[in-house]
Amino acid sequence: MSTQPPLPHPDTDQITLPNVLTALGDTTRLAIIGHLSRCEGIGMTCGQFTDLASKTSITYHVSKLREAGVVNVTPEGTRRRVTLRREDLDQRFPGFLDSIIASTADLHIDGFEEETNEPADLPRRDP
Amino acid sequence: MSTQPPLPHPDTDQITLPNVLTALGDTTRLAIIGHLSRCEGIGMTCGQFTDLASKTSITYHVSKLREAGVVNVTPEGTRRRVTLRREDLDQRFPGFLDSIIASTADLHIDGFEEETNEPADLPRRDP
DNA sequence: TCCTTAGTTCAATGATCGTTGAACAAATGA
DNA sequence: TCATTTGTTCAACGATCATTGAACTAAGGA
Repeated sequence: MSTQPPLPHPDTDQITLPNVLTALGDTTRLAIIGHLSRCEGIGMTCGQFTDLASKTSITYHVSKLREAGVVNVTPEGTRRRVTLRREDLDQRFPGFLDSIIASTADLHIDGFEEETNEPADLPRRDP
Repeated sequence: MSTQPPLPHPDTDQITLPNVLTALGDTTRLAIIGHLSRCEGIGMTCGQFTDLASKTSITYHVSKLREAGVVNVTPEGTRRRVTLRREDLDQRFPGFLDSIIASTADLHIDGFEEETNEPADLPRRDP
């Protein structure tokens, strides 16, 4: 069950508004956030975003989101668990994430059909 | 007092979240919004942003903001009155603008010193 | 009329973006 | 052990970005 080396994430106070806005100013990444907002606390794997773009593209976009401090990425086995950095974002930019998510709800990204809301077949977090 | 040809602005319902986020994902443009938020209803001229960047750059950035639907730009004589599209943004993305402005308040942009809060020497709007 | 103010246009530049496919690595499972 | 699953790295590509300076336009004021 080896814990893998963590990926680099900015500290909470390193998260800047321009970086976050730039990270979210992309349809694919906004769609990722939309997906994630429906799985808060659980997270999703990169593989679950492949309806949005190619594997390589997803790696790229998830990195952008991680580097901007929007998501947390944790290696688990061969997968990466991606979660929203909800608390950090709320602390830094109160109300911001909620307003984004609300406005994202109806955003239709082509290629993504509102489908099975299965919480993923990732092992549930041991809390 | 010739009214000049208006510049192209997106309709309210043409304003999209990715476009707005992209427009705001830049330090200079975020600073412009910060300035504007302290003059809501009055607006500012491009010339009042020249502490942030060169004249040419300002033209470029203000265009970006206008095309994304973030600001309104109205020719008045030789100047351009730039105002936040507050109502449109609030309608499309409730809470969003306020959260941005709140988080922008403390953003220090180098070159901009918190200075004279003079409402500009632009003629006051005739309401 | 001529000058000044305010802002735009243009071409050029280097930088960053988002995508692709091929090759790779690492953990898992049979 | 060997194959599969999951995701990363890399080089390459065209596209867009943000900035510059020089030349320009349009409106006002002396």
